[in-house]
Amino acid sequence: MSLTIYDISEKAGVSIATVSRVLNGSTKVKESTRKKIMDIIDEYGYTPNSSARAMGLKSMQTIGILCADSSDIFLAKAVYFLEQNLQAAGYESLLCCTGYNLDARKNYVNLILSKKVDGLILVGSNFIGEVEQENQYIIDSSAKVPVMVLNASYHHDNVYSILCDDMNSMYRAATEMYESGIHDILYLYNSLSYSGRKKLDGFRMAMQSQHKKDYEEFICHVPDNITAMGDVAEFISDYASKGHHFNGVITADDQLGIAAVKYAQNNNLRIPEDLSVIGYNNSILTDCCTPELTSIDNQLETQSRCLVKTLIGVLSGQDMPHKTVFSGTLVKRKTTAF
Amino acid sequence: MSLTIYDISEKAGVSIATVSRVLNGSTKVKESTRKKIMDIIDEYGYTPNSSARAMGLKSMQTIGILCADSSDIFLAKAVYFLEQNLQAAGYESLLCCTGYNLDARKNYVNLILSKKVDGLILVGSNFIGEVEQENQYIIDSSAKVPVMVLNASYHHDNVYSILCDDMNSMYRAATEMYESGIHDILYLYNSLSYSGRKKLDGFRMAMQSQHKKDYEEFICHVPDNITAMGDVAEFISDYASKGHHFNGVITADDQLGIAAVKYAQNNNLRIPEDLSVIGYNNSILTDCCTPELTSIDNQLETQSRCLVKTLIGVLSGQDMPHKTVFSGTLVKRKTTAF
DNA sequence: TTGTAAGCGTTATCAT
DNA sequence: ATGATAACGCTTACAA
Repeated sequence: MSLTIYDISEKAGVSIATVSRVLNGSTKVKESTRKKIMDIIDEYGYTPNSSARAMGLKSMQTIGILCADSSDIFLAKAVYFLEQNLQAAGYESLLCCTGYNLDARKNYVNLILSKKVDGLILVGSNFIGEVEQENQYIIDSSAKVPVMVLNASYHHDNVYSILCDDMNSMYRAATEMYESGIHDILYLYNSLSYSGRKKLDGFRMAMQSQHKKDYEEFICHVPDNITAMGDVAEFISDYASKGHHFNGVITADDQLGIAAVKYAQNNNLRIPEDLSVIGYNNSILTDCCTPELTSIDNQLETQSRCLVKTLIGVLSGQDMPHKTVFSGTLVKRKTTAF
Repeated sequence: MSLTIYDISEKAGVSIATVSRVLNGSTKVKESTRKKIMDIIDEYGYTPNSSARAMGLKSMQTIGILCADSSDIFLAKAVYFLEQNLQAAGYESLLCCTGYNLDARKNYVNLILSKKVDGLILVGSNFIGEVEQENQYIIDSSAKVPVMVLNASYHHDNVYSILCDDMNSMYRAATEMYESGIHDILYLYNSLSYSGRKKLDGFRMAMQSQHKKDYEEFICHVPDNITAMGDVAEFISDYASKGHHFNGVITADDQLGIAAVKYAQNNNLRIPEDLSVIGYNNSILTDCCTPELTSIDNQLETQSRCLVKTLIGVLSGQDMPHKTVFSGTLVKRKTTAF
């Protein structure tokens, strides 16, 4: 059995209260006794029992991280950055992959809240439903602990949102492509999560302000059951062969972007001469295809750092901004010429 | 403040002991009182405080997952599968990204052990050092909780290893490529972790049993500072221009494999006519390049499921195998013709 | 500056 | 079948 605070207090010839004080950095402890106790702690390798500690402090120093699928290339990155920052701030991370089913999430959230986490981080905009009722679980959670939303926005007391301005980022990218002379831009997406909707809005706005008339015909939804990039490429070929002509493609994520590159290769289109492509997320995938994919970077690392900083602030009782928005940037590679 | 077992017992007009019994599924409780208590629990939405619970049970029903970098495409997948299986078994996952520095890990391990996790999972073979002394922290940990090692093997009491036979998988892949008539095979690697060493051994063995004389000249280490795939491709070009000739490449991971594909494209080599390529891990990256990358699948999902099953067995006091080895399989795509 | 003792919310061992 | 009550290991007023 591992040592307790009683063992240490006994060896040091003091009471457990004094040991507790040095453990918690209380100033009201004589330097000599502090040193004596620390030496004993080091010598015997004592570490406090965190469950017991949690009961007293009413905190496990643990944050619950919820994400749909931590193996998703985008979410994995976010989880990593969050964990690193939380670690640095003295918090542990309880990871919970909920899947994409909104119903299942309520159970997961309850489960994780019962673990007495000090806060909840929802990673990815798929946690925010369009219908208000779908978001009730967020409201419920926020009654117990601060809820942080990464890459989406939800307005409520004790809920804090950190995100990238996807609409604006997409608007600028689409505008830049259009103004470079590419006027027939296909927009490909497969999810209408919070950020998915924002990106689409940004594309629409860009086309509208360019007075492009028939842009709605250039917005194409890739069915959920088509996931492999090769299959998406074929899907695009089909789409093109049905009379849709385009000389640019902008996609809601990098995987779709790579599919577009594959489409071009399959159909002997030169990139970027015949077809320009812009992806989204600026993930490692952008480097895998040839030519390398131009992509919009949504500043995930910056977002994550800010999120943790905000959370720590909230937990320590400070007033923190309820919504923090960063700007995305277009990272130009070889699939665009402008 | 949330409800306690006292609140429930009061509302139900029973003692807390009885409430605790229905909570823990004791059979010794009258059906009518069980129902009454359950109804009240549901009505008021009570969930037991897990810290308090942990003190009694001496278990947080939590497993610590340690990995170097959960955003690594391979490790992320493993973490995801592990979390899913642990969840299904009623355990939570405390994630901890340690980085690749062996020294820093000891601290992380102590930290996570103090959280009273019921077990430790080390994800990735980079946790096993070549020097015995580097692995002392594993021995220390195993004195407190069972330690599971994914994708590497370490023999010690209370340590359980689940892995893929990387040596044999590599041996068979290299043999198959050689026997298809490709005799000058470049082996590319950048890490000599436990599994990295095994893969290299497998390659060597294959070449030896084919009586290939100068195979050591075809083993090439990619320096750590060259990470971007385009840069690795250039590195390979340099290497080739220094008089090394090869018509096949086998790499220790998919990223290097993609770099090899890029090398071929940069040098107008046809794949697979002029150059065959095999990667390792069978990750999503295999699908990103054109042509799609043939790769060795190390059965990560199977490994993860087995690991959790073994861990749960150990925790429930069963005798479980200390080492479980799966076989990898070659997934043929477009970068090979055999 | 230090010690005493009352919580914190459970589980588990006794009795009844 | 149920109820008292002692752990569990820590924090934190309150006393000294």
